[in-house]
Amino acid sequence: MSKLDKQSGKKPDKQLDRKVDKMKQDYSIRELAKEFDVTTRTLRFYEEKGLLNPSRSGQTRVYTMADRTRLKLILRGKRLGLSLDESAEIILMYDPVGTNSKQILSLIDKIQDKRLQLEQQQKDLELTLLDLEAAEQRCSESLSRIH
Amino acid sequence: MSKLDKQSGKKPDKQLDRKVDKMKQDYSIRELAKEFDVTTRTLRFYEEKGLLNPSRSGQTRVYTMADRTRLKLILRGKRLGLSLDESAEIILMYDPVGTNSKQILSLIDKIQDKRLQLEQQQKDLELTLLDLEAAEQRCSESLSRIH
DNA sequence: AATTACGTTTACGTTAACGTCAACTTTAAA
DNA sequence: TTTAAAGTTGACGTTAACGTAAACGTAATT
Repeated sequence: MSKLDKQSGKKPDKQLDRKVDKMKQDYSIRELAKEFDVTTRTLRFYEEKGLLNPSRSGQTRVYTMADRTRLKLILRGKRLGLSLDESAEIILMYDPVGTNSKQILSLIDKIQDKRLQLEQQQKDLELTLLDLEAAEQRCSESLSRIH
Repeated sequence: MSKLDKQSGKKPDKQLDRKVDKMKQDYSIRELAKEFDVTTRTLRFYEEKGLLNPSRSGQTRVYTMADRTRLKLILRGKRLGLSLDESAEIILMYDPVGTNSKQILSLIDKIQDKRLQLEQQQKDLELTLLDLEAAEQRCSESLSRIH
């Protein structure tokens, strides 16, 4: 029996289970933490910062698919070296917050800025990879000379 | 008159100026800071951490071309989201520190690790760029609908 | 002689992103 | 019913990467 069942009740409800298992809907804080290899403290912290906002069942947090997705984006951002605020900004870019054309235009500007920054990162990445390849090459040559 | 001239003396020394301007050799802390848009505090901090080690003229720091290069690499690392320690590690990978094959093999391992990490970053970068492009697209469509 | 410009060291302050208790509640199991 | 497991909210601690300020030296300019 899955943890989800544990949460929603003891005996699985056949009525609801019929076609609704198309995708896991809700997650406990532990589940999510485990899946993404972060601590629960981290998840609470992200919530405190407004990056996640799970609903509550009593006072217990219940994470939805949307939260999971945002968490994924945050962690992706981290791997890129972005700060939480930067990731938050980017996530906001993904869904249309502004409704009037002035806001949309400003959003487009911000998107362009980020793109430029990320493209610079791409260049830096490639340079670094090239350097590493060269270093590896030299190592190999050293080895063959030793042998 | 360049700052270099200021440093070496008031009147440019014809003797030394003859062919020695093939490349700027030394930099004051201000020059380097200005060129890379960091503060002098930052340069001293990097030195404290062992990332740079300028020679001294009296107690005044004199940065060489080697320092400049390392600084460049450090800042490149920063743009990738690397910590100073990580950048330091990478820089160490660039020149052969170990002489025996065991050390070299371990270095190769570390290089591979970094490469894997950076390649993961590349993937994340591309995904993020794709997301941003899509977001930009949606913005444009919103605009055209408004118009 | 006094100011200005650049350099130095020492040391405390700051922000981000959590870690690490502590003290407590609620639910599930033995 | 006691215990164990997972949840909660504070609140203080920690590390990295500098910022900022104090107190001082030196050298050139006014």
